Amino acid sequence: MDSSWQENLPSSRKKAIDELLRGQEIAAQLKLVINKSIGFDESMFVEDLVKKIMNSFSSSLYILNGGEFDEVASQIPPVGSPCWDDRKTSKDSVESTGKSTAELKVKDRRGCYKRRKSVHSRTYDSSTLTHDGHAWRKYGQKMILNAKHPRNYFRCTHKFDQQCQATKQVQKIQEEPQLYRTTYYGHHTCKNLLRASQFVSDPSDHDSSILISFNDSGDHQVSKKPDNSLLATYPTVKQECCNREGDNMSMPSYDPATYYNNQGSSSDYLLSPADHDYMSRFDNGDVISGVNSSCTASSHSLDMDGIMIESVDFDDDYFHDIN
DNA sequence: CCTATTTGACCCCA
DNA sequence: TGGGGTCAAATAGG
Repeated sequence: MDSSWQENLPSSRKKAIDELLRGQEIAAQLKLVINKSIGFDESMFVEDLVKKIMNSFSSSLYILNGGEFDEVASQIPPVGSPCWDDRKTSKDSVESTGKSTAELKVKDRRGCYKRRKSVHSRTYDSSTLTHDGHAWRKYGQKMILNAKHPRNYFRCTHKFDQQCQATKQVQKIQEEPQLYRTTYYGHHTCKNLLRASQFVSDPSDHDSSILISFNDSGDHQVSKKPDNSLLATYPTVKQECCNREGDNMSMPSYDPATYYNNQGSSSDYLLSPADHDYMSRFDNGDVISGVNSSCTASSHSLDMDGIMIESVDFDDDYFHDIN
């Protein structure tokens, strides 16, 4: 399904994407070169420019890719389906009967979930991980055949308390420039709206180009090798404003779920881009802005899905095979 | 203590 | 039959 996303693209669009990717890569290289050859002051300026360029590429790619969301269906077991609601019950019953062996519990899981089959899914790629405005909780990670990087599985934090069935998968699909593919399944049914005021990125965050940018300029990735970092699986949103630093060893882990715990904030997010036709809103032009632009989501916040992008990276090389 | 993450095992389906 | 999606025990972290 999502592996064929490019094949399904009109050739002209595919070419455009290729060109953009190329431009993006070249810009990243240029940045490296410039950084080495100029002083600090100029460096800041140049970096800003490069960042803008990268953001332009990223935004364009996002739009192109986003407009091509897979309509491949997928499905999560219906809420309330016997499997899923009964899981705990069955487990409890097992324990109550005194047969709480792991084996028995495991056996009890048989047939307890349906593989998603044909429900709506939306896939898009971006050069950085994006925070889509929802609280996600990671529930799995897996090495995929013929893929260099593991795939990470997330479900909505409100899966249980609000029966929200939204899930997403994130996988790094390319390096240099880094590219992540995020696939959303299902829709959020949880009440998880974010107030516009909270939809502003930390201005001090030097390189977290935020918002509609899909690229954090890749500066960190390019200049540092994250491979050995002891990173969490995912950079965390919660730390985004203070933790994101050159020393990526303390790379935040992207875990919107943490956001959730951050009090009150769980519901402080906008809906996921996957939920609405947010692309059309780009036409307004006021959403996309330069580097570090604050989100002007005020005018969109309620109906626009969280399009806050942050410069979070996650290093999956840290992951080890789990199969 | 509670919640999130990790990760090996389980299970569905192509 | 095996790849991929999910579960859930163990572990980590606040």
